[in-house]
Amino acid sequence: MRYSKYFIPTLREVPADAEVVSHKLMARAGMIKKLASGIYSYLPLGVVMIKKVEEIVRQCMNEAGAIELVMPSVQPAELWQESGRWDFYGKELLRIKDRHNRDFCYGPTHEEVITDIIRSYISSYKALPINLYQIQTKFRDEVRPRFGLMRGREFIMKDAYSFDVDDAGANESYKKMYDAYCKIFERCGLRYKVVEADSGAIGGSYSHEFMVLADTGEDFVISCDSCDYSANVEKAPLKNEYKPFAGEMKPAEDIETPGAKTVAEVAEFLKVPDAAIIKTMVLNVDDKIIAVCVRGDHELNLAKVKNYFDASIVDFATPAEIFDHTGSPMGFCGPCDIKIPVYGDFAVTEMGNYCVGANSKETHKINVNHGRDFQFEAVDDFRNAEAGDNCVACDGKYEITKGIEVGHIFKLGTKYSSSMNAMFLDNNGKRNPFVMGCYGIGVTRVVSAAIEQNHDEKGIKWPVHLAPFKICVLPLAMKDKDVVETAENIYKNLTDRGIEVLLDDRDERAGVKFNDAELIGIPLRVVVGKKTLADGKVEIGVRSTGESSETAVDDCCEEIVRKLQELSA
RNA sequence: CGGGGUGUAGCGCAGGUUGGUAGCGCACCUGUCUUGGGAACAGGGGGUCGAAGGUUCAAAUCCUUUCACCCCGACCA
Repeated sequence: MRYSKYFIPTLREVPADAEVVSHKLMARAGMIKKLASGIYSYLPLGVVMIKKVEEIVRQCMNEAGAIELVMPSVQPAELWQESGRWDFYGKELLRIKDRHNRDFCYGPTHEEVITDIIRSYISSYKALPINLYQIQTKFRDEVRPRFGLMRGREFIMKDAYSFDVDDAGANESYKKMYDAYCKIFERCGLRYKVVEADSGAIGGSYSHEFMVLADTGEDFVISCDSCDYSANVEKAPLKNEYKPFAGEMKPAEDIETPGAKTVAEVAEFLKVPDAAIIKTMVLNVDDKIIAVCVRGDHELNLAKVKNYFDASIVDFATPAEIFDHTGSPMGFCGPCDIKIPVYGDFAVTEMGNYCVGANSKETHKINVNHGRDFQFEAVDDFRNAEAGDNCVACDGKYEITKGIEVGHIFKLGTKYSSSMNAMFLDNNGKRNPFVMGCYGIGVTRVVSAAIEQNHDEKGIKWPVHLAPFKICVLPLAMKDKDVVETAENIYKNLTDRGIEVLLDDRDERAGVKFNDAELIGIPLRVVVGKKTLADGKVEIGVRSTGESSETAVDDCCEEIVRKLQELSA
């Protein structure tokens, strides 16, 4: 490709709204342009990047026996009503109406559509298993889009769906995808980690997330320091290793705490550590109001609560609901003398003589003890794991790191096939629902993640397999015939070998060409300048290491190919 | 949705408090010169000051409303 005939509008300055490196660099490298919050145009270089990732994804998916198709981005409401998700999938689902006032949505995911396709055509166990995938633009009306392509509202995703005759088959399909995903992310040159995850809104029995480790990640990954257990904080279970409180119970008393509402304020006021306080959270669990108590310095985990109650929707109760059910203003709730059931996190069992809200304004109770002053309905694992907590799998301790979720695989079971009546006949002639799995990769997010992991102050450093161009040829003096001719020859030679080369044939100064090449992140650079050319040499530079060396013009193409192979290995 | 902030040339920003000629850097166009790390000089083009309404002789500036975008808390590839 000739730079002068291409379109890479690089920016010298960072757009004011870019926050993270990948977003800044993508904007500066002329890959994307924002149209609206969370909605971006992919400029030519951005498209090439997306295609690079897609190419790797396709190859590995096909190898794993999955078959590509494409489903519509706009879907009728009926299908979603059938699966029951029209009402459950909240505001993220972009609902639209057509001219006949019929309800549609812009697809955030495609379980309904694929299930509809499969049930229409497959009615025998003989056609199973089957795994279909697509690479499609999706839309999720995120509450807060941010970080460029990392969390866009419109984004490109590869989603695959497997259908099996039974659980064992589904497990096998799942394993295949697991392995394919590892291959994909390895080939993308990413440092990643596979973690156990909560299955969230998609539903299903178990799932894994593929996390790219990076400081800008929005997810917290728990991993053990001595075994290889790791999980999302949402999921990471904790052991019940707390012994009941055995100390002497002091008499409880109410104490005025003017102005102190949060745990930190109360702790400061009473001069006790956060861990000597119990915070009581009032929750709405499928329209039932309950209270959950966790230690003051711990964080409540709503996903765990949701799973414990096998609920569809769990949310914090509104101030009005709190007042109606406890008589308490928000911030002063406590477990004593309230009508709703009170649950506790494991960690509270060993606490005694602690402080809780007194269910009235500006008042807390101290020296409270469960068993005497109130009863827990049940005690279970309701909090987020933290660094230093004990591993569930061994004697090690948890560590916590940040990650970007680039892939997520779910074993769905029969959730969708049952609700949508997608059945096949088994070898006994009996009707069974398909056992399903679904598997997503955020293609556009992979591009972001790759940049987060591979950059320096000058710009992007693409891993070779992702690089939009493997080599750039920079003639430094466009008015010098020898320089231009030599560069053209090298360009032609390499292009003829099927290598993606960018020839910077713009009449720009050396500095401009160097800076753009480094910003765009091309792995190898060939510099053709007057001085070195006088000695019959050109300079070959490696972006990732910053090394460079001079080579005779006649040998340079061989040398470049050799270096390229070295980088690809 | 709650809290905070920003909208002025393609990009980055000043100006606003004290109303009175719309400014700077980069980019762009023309020319001279230069050419291994974002050159220099000279000349030039480009603006409904986010939008609507109001106050005023006069509004980028003051008032009201509204929209968009960004950041901090509940979602997900």
